[in-house]
Amino acid sequence: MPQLNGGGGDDLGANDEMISFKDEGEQEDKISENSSAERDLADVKSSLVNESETNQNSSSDSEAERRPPPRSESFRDKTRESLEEAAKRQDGGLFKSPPYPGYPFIMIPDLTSPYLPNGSLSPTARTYLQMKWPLLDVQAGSLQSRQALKDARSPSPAHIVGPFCLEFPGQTDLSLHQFHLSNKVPVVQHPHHVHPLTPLITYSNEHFTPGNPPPHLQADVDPKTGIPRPPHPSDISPYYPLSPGTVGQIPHPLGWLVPQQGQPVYPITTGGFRHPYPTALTVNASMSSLLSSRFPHHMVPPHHSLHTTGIPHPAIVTPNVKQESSHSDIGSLSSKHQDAKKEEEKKKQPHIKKPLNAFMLYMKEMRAKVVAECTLKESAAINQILGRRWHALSREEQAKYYELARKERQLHMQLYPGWSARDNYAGNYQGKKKKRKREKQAGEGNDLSAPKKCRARFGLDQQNNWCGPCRRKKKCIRYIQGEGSCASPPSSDGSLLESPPSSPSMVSPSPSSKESKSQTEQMQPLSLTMKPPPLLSSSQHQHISMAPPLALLDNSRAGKTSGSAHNGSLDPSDVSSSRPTGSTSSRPTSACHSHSLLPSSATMQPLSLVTKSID
DNA sequence: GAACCTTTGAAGGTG
DNA sequence: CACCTTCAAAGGTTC
Repeated sequence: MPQLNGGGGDDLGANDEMISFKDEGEQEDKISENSSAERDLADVKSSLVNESETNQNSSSDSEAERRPPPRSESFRDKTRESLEEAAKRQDGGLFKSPPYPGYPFIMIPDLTSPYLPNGSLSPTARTYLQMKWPLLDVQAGSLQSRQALKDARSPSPAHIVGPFCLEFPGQTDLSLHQFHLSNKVPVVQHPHHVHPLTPLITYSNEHFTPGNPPPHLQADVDPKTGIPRPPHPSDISPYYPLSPGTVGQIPHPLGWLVPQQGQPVYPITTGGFRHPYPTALTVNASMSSLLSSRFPHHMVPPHHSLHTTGIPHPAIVTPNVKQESSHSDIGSLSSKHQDAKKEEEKKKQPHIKKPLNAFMLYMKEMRAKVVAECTLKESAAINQILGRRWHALSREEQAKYYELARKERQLHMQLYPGWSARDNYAGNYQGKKKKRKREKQAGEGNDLSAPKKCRARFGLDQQNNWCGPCRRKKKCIRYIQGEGSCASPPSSDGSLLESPPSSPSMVSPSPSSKESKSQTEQMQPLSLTMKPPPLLSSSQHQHISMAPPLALLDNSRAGKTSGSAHNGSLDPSDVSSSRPTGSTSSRPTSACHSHSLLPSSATMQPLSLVTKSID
């Protein structure tokens, strides 16, 4: 697979992760659903990257073990209630496995496209533009495509060449129709979702429908430039500058779009700005040199942040500067003023945003869907949902995003060689103010006695007891569990339950029992700390603390596993069964936020806490 | 109107 | 090396 020499930062995975992945990969076929379910999610996630990098020639053995749809989860706060209501109204589709009709494809929903007049499509209609899988490089594209077609099971989207997907209203699951029809008009009837990957495909459609663009697209004209524009959701922004060479066309987000019909894939912009996504990230030497020669500096002139259509590129944010347009003060420019202006302009250097990570990509594409399904608007709440759903994603699905994120980083690296995340730190660029430091949550700072991480808890010599993330130097999920507890932190709970974290450690009796205790102890106080006190009225607090989670937890545990830590420590044998139905067994942990989305959660309804109310 | 909230992941800095 | 901090998206909420 094409790899950029790219800084070591893009592996997305440490060696250990890779190893773990390899191990998993080798055994995956043999692993029963049970065992697969007990994998450490974090390990799995980290391995996804490797998988995505290596799976091109491996079969998607995981299809067989595709996880059951994410279980519903509950929420502590109003979010939960909202979700519950939404779920009631909407058949709980939200918590079904997110449809990825286009996994292999990248489909561009144009429903939200500003380019499309409302009348262009029926309200429910969406247009997805086909695109090739990122991993395909131009040269290999055709070959791989053909080959991929042979191997429908290949995890690599390569097998999808020019498909368009249809999704029919009412469909909420994978019952999407995929057609391997090249160069067909990518029209998708989409109920209400924004298709995944949406954000990633906003770059160009030139490859999508060469010579056969959807009629309705043709009619779309940029009001400003008068140039016909492709369907392109403005909100789905490309993260990198658009190429004038593709005026009216949205360049593909990632370089993997394969040029069709001999079209140059990523023309260099006339303004000297590099095309957002160099070919397939394979970025051959010529391209690299070309790019680097054209963009020696990591910062791009402000004007580059604008698409020729006048659409600002999201990745390059020109610091405010209320267009005090230069000409406005042209006459009054003294040398002194000019100096000042110079500095100003220096400061005005466009803000190059960080490339989105896998989760961000996922969020971006799924947010709309969640919003639609849950009728929630509050991002914080939505993000919580998305966080859990993220954990509930299957390996394949997550792998997709990890891969995309990796590509994003690679591309970003190439586009802005000198860029550093540090550049975006508060105060490093104009218009960015230092964030107020988040206050420590109640109990968080006080609880010095309780080790919050596996490392501290078990020590180096008991790493086998660590949770996966800790082993990978990531955020300790146990700590989170303890913290969120309320019932099990919605965040941890859901995720953990759905994809049990470090199973070994969690399953391990001694630590788990010990831990469960500590968690229980921490539970009460911590359960309320997820949100700053101000957000909860005293009554709400009470309500929350009164939440039966513990009782439920105990009950459920009594029936199930007595010793296992409530969080992800599902009994291996449990896991598989508990996924779908096991929700009941594992649910307890999420008692607090369990909601009506699950049939079994009826009893937990009382737990649904708080809504806006009171305040 | 800026910051916060909330999520995960990546990256950089610090000791 | 371990840990911490910041930022990325997003939009309602809070200050």
